[in-house]
Amino acid sequence: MPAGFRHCPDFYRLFMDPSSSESAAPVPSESELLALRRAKLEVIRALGVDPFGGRFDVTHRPGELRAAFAEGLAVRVLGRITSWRDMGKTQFFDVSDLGGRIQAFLNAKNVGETEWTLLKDGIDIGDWVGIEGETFVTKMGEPSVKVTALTLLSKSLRPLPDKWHGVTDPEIKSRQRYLDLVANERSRDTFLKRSLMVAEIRRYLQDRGFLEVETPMLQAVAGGAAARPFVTHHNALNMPFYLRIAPELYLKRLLVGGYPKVFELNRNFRNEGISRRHNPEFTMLEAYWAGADFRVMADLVEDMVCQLAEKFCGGLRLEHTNAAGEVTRTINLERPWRRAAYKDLLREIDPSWFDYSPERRRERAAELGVEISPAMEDYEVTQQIFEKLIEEKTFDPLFVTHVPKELVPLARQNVDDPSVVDVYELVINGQEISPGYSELNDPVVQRQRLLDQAGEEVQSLDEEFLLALEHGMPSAGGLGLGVDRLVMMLTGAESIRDVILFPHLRARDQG
RNA sequence: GCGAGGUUAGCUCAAUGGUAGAGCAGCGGCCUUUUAAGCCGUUUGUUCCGGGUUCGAGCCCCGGACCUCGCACCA
Repeated sequence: MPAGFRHCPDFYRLFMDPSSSESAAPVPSESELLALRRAKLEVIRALGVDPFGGRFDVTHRPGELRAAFAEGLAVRVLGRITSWRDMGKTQFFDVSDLGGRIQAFLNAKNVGETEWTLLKDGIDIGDWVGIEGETFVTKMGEPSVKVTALTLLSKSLRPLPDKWHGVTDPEIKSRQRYLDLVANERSRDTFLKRSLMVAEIRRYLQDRGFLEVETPMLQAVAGGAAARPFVTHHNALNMPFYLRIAPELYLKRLLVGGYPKVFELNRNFRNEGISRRHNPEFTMLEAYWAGADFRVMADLVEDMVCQLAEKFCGGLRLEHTNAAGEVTRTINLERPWRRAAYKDLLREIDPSWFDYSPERRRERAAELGVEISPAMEDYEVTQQIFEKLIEEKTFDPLFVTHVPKELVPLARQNVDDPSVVDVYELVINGQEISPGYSELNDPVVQRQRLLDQAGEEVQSLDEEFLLALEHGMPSAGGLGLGVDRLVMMLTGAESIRDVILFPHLRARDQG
């Protein structure tokens, strides 16, 4: 029976009642659009076609075929229908996946009546199909597939976003990332690059003898950073666990165990506010290298980031653009990257900064337009100036060295100037992207520093870690690299949400 | 947690306190090489939720939810 939808207008009424549908996803029965798509399911079934088809072997992906196009090929291509041009007896539609699109040309004379009816009355933009046919070029010069067989692989029961404007609502972009990926070329590009960059970081380190390891995410003591942890509970052991805030203390145990070069590239969790630069879970690289120091680690990160930029950004001069395609920022990664001491950077703001009294520094901060809360210590006033007037305004790479020890209590002190520590803090794109250390390996000093840091909360001391250190950790360089922020810098994303597939949002009210 | 702005059709967005609209998508029609296809016709609403003021509220007031931006938190 030729059961085109237009021939049976009562059909959809049978399927207006949502009460039989699954309860997980609420189906707004009031929407005629959704009802029509559901009704088409029965049109399709009446044709003897499975609306959620099975296996379909392919010869090409849509974008591959378009890139390496030749006429006269017999091809089978799988993709989602993303646009449609109806010319009557001739139908044009684009078949796309994340990597690209190819145009399909379907003429009534080339297919059977069932497939023609299927296309005209059963299929919508958004459906997944497999097409089979021969390649050719249209009069307009468009590489195309002349379809001789059409297989429906999945009926889409909801319409796709606007074909021209795409998805712009940031909440939908994040919460329903699949729609963002379908609609927005830039998001597809960003997440493809992220995946390739992460793979490249692994390859880069493995090529240089670093071994990737996995250490606990559930920790009895959350150490290695100063941040509030998430708390959970182990039922069988009846004890609290913390989601790790850093892998550092476990990676250092591995140095004690004799691994000369290790890294971990995975998630950390910090129970803090969400912002343009912060997600509660974020991806961090930590690498440790026995015998190295912070300078060696600085060279390593500089070389690695430049390789990533050359590979994925077409060079070392990056241009960030907004939605309108206007250049909003340029970043020059050409080597060597600037290295400067913390105090020298502050003297560039005010040559006499360190000659002032603490009171005068507060006044001066106000004059410079930097807000200082009364509770701040003197060194925090200086740090506030650094963050607002140096870090946030530095876009080209800058290694900040000789950092005051108050700011980084767990690093090795400088031999010549004990008031500073042997670290770098790499600032690019107005953010700290990577810290690097000459790691502290004196167990006695380490215990005292941890005790000072812990203050009242002595139970937060990681005794297992200190025990390991007493067995001897080789001197080592270590680095951290915020992968999300790195990807932001390399792709020009303005928010961390634009480089994390599923960033955290407040739970939607399901009532 | 604090401050500012926002929430209208499936999507992108309009609407001096006076009949809730456009484009796209959808639906019907025409067209056998189109591509933001075109042309003709046409449908679609809990204006975020709950109160209030008013003859009358998408618009004004109060409360709430959520989103965005900023601040705070953040080795």
